[in-house]
Amino acid sequence: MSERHPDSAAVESRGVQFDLRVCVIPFSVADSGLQVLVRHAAPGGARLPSGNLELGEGLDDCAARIAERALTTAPDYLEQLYTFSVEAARVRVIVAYFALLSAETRSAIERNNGLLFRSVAGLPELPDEDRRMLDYATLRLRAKLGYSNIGFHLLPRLFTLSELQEVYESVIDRKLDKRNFRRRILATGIIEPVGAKRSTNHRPASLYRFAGHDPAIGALTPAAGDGSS
Amino acid sequence: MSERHPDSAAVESRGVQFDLRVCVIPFSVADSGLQVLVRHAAPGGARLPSGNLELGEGLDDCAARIAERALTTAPDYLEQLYTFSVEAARVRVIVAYFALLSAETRSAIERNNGLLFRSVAGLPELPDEDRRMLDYATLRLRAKLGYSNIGFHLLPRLFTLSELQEVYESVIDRKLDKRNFRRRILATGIIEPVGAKRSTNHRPASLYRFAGHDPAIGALTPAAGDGSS
DNA sequence: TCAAAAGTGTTTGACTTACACCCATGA
DNA sequence: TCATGGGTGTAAGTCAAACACTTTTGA
Repeated sequence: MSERHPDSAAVESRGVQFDLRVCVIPFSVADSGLQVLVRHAAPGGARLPSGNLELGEGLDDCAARIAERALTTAPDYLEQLYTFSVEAARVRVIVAYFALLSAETRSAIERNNGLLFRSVAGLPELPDEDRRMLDYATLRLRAKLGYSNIGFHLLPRLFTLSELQEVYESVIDRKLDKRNFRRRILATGIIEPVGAKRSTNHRPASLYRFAGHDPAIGALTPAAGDGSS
Repeated sequence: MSERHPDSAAVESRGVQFDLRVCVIPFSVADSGLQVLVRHAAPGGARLPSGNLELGEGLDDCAARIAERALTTAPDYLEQLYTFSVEAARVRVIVAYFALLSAETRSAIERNNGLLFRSVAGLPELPDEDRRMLDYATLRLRAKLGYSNIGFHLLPRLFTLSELQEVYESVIDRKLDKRNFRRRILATGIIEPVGAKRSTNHRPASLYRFAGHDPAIGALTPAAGDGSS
């Protein structure tokens, strides 16, 4: 796992050499399930988008910049995941973030350029460290869906209850009971009907939107709004 | 918040200068509640223990080394918390860990040397960034007690149900119903009676021990046992 | 009128909470 | 015998899971 990255930064600290990188794992949901965007690097295979910290930039800013560069647009949600280290001749420290993309953002990305989302399940060869980060991110995303509302960032601004349910089912990879799901979601008051209906060739579904931001999200990330990462 | 740390590492990456440090937040519980160990640095006030990554060492190893140096002994539990960055002239990146100390470890530390634990509530002046890390660690520790078993690492190897309950109450800072607490804990099967009783000047309490390690802990930390951080 | 997805209630078991008294021991 | 903390059960309420049919629309 350690030919050097083309653009990784050589860093020296009191004679200790290491690389510090920030890596972003961009998730999106499509019909077939949970997907990830990977960069196709020069020769052998795909890599997750990553880059180096620049002057005067915090980690969050850096992750946002990397995400935007890789996706051509800003992600809908970005959160620090974990900091990994890889012990090699030169120690690599990688601060990983995961990004969520709404259906709209996702299709904008696909239109802008040929970037490809791959299903998390059947992903091709990935370097060991990228694979480890991806596996962990997937695990955490699934868990997080249970106790927070980040799931909404994977949908368009207006969505039907069935679409919401499909997202949940994709991420946790399990079928849910429709009635129980609707009851539970509505009981939390986290979404609100927007009046309109989506017209289809069957019975039209009510559209909803995400009602305000979830306080629980902030609580799981340090010191909201203090200019730091 | 940024006169330079005496021992922080100057690091240069493609002309970008930053410091990378690892910081450990050591928690323990005493009669008065949740406590933290801080180092009394030279002039103005206390700091959390921290240090630099050394050659050939992963982040977890580094945190373990820093913890052991600061505590004079290994902590009972150590987990990565978050990676902070502070935007100053020289960007500081700080990978924070929290450490849990059992009552035994704690008193060994107090005997070995004069290190002082301070109550989390009435803590004196602390640099802004240390304060932020401490606040976040406390928040996460409280939350984590709800869905994992790390609470056991704050107790001696053998403990009574009342002692366990006191730890929970200290950490979450709220009284619990004795009968419900006991029922719930015993129902999980996570502790087992060890037969013996603790003799006191009142009715002796049964002693318990933590029964095997909690699978839920591993699930919240990446890739268990693969030699990486 | 058919196909396709939207929408809707009830029952059951499990879990959570609130609550008060007797027990065993050493001093 | 007293003071101190250890130990116990029950009833009420809340929450989660299982389960199947009717409705609305466009084609």
